[in-house]
Amino acid sequence: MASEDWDRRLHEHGFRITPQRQLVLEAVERLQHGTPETILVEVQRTATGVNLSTVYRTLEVLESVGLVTHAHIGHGAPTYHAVDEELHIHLVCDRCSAVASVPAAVASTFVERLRSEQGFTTDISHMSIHGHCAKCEGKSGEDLTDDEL
Amino acid sequence: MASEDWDRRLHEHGFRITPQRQLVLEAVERLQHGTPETILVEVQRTATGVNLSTVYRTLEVLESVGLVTHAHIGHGAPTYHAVDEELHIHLVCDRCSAVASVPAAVASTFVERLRSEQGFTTDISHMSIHGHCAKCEGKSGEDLTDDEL
DNA sequence: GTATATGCAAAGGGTTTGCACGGTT
DNA sequence: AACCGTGCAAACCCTTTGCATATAC
Repeated sequence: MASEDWDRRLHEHGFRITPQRQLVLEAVERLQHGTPETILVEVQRTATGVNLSTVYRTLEVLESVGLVTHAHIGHGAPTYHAVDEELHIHLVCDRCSAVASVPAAVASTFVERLRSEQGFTTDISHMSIHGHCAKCEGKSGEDLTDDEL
Repeated sequence: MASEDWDRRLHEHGFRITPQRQLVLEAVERLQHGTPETILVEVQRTATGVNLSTVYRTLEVLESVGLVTHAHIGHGAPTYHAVDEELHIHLVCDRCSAVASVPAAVASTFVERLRSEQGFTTDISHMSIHGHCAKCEGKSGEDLTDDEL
């Protein structure tokens, strides 16, 4: 999505153009992986008055018009991405909490299989795979140092 | 896991055998897909005094000894499964909220690829794939009737 | 008898909502 | 001018925690 498109995109869907919507979108693009809370902080570097509930409502709007997506990579808040980032999936290590972003291509045959065998259309940007990263494989479950999902 | 194993399993890990732990495990086995809340209700059919916080603590214990697992199939509470159920993954429709359980085998080549290419060991029982089911494919995003993830 | 587990109630994180005001169209 | 969007505060859902009591060992 070209950066000049964002306002047109909102407009076409009957939404108004506001500073908050622009700031939230820019914050998501800058952060690459942002939770509502971190997005708020980023937005507030420019406009201190913006409210958390506005961030939530704005993200919902931006997602509905296809400017951002989100994925759940942990127990807590979802992570938002701008749609013009490279499409990727998240590999989440439940031992050390490391999150690896890998190109969506590694899932393409799987996604195709779900379509042909199950009639299911996968939302790739939403995909988070849990397990253990190479570093943690072999460690016992006792050495958990972090929040599990 | 044979049903006579559950208490041995707890015991081996230094946990005590309590009615609550037995009831919660049995509830999970009966429900097949249960949230903490629905598990509580199921448990309370037998023992009304059991508390929600006990269910949470018990699920944590049962999961740590490998008797149950959980997956996140929606925005809200996680879903728990007994480990002796057939291993499956969840396909979650973000339009109509339908959840399909499909054999883990459909993901086996994908999982193998993550292992060989990324050194990542997937927790298959935890895998939830979001997208659109066959019925909803083609519908616009406007006909949402339910809670999105 | 002693350490662990439970029940209860309060607190906590994340998210949503009602309402009045302010800004975009 | 009309309506949509925002800020604020309260409410909400889900989960965790502190503490006193009860129970498994």
